[in-house]
Amino acid sequence: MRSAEGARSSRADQADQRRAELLDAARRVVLERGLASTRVSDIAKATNVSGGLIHYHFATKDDLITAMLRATSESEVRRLREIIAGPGTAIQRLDRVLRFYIPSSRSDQSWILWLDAWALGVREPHVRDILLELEGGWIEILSEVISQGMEAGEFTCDDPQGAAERLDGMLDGLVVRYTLHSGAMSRKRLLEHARIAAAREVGVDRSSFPA
Amino acid sequence: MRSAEGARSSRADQADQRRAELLDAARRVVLERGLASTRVSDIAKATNVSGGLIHYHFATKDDLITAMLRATSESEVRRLREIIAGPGTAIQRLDRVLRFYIPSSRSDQSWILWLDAWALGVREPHVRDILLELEGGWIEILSEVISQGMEAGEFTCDDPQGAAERLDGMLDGLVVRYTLHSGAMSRKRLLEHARIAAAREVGVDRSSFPA
DNA sequence: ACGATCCCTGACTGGCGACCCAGTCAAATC
DNA sequence: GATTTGACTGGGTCGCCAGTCAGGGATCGT
Repeated sequence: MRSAEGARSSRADQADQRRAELLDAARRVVLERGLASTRVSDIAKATNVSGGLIHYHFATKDDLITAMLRATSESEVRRLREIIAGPGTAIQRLDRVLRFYIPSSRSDQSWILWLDAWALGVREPHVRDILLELEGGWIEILSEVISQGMEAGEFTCDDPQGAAERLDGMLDGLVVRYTLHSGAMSRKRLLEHARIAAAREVGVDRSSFPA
Repeated sequence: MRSAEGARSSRADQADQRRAELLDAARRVVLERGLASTRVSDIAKATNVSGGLIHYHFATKDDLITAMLRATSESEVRRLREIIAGPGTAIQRLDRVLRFYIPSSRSDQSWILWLDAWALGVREPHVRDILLELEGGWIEILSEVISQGMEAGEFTCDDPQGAAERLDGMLDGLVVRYTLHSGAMSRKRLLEHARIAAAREVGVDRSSFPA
């Protein structure tokens, strides 16, 4: 209660903050080294903390990894919702979603995390659930934007849900290709593919997208 | 030369056969247990062979895994080429390719292998090269079928290569979803998506596909 | 026949990494 | 100011697994 600096962190806050810090470090380390060769001690080192502390806050390594994936997925969906809540015509919002999907540059390696997570999710139901929610989120958002465009008279589409599933799938697959073999597909071409397919799905011309 | 049973295996043949056997067992074990929790001794057990033998034929575990992925990829591309060399109209051949892409049933888990391989390929250039060839093969075949259809007057498409890339990407992404969350997408729906998108890409009606 | 070569065995090892635990110190509570 | 609680340290343990190695039996060339 009567701590020196008013609302400054109580012990519970301190623990929460430390946990968040560990999740953050875990994400960075996994992105850099890959899930397979990430050790608990690497994450400890990246946080300047003893190895034992990790197991004080998280019972097992799996717990830590799972929590990190969940946090990352949730933050991604949150940012996505902000995007479609933003201003502009439906096609502008759709284009923003597409661009958020696609790595912003060669150095944006955040997709690597999901490649690792897919492989892990095959065996780990908890991870699979997180992935299901993440993908479900993307599809839902795409479907929402399409429906909004239809109401506004901008789009024509007889199956927004199906269109969203196809678009989401195509983006997943193309991003894998882009992430793995950046030489085989430029970001520009990737975005062009996305716009062509999206334009077809919602019944507008490809040139309707902003430059 | 003068062996007891005519063309019965010489030592070199025996070694080749054993290597192939090990590659086969490796694929089965990795599919079943996942790359991360596959040990060399598991593969030995699955072949009824001592642990040491693996390292007689393959210097390291990585060598074995890489060779297995390469063999699997090559056999996949080979079967694919047979498919498009087969009889029928272009749309029939295209449909056969789509159906070959999609797991034939819930129990067909062969895609799991490529999920593991994608994650591995991020770190291992050799694996990445194999994946590049495999995906390149798929795109090439799709592009070929489309071009054949155009020559035959069945299809209209102003960018067969681009169309093939989009289709390949969509199938990759949708199959991931199907493999990971089979409850969220039935095989039927997956095939329907593939046909809808393919029909659009080649300028025919969706109903042109065989029942 | 006989050494050379090859395929194969299975016990062994060396390192590594997740997890444990005894103890420290500071903040919170009384 | 005494006691309890909670965050944290760092050394230790224990199991696991890729890769090694000495040897053995079969098959080859000569």
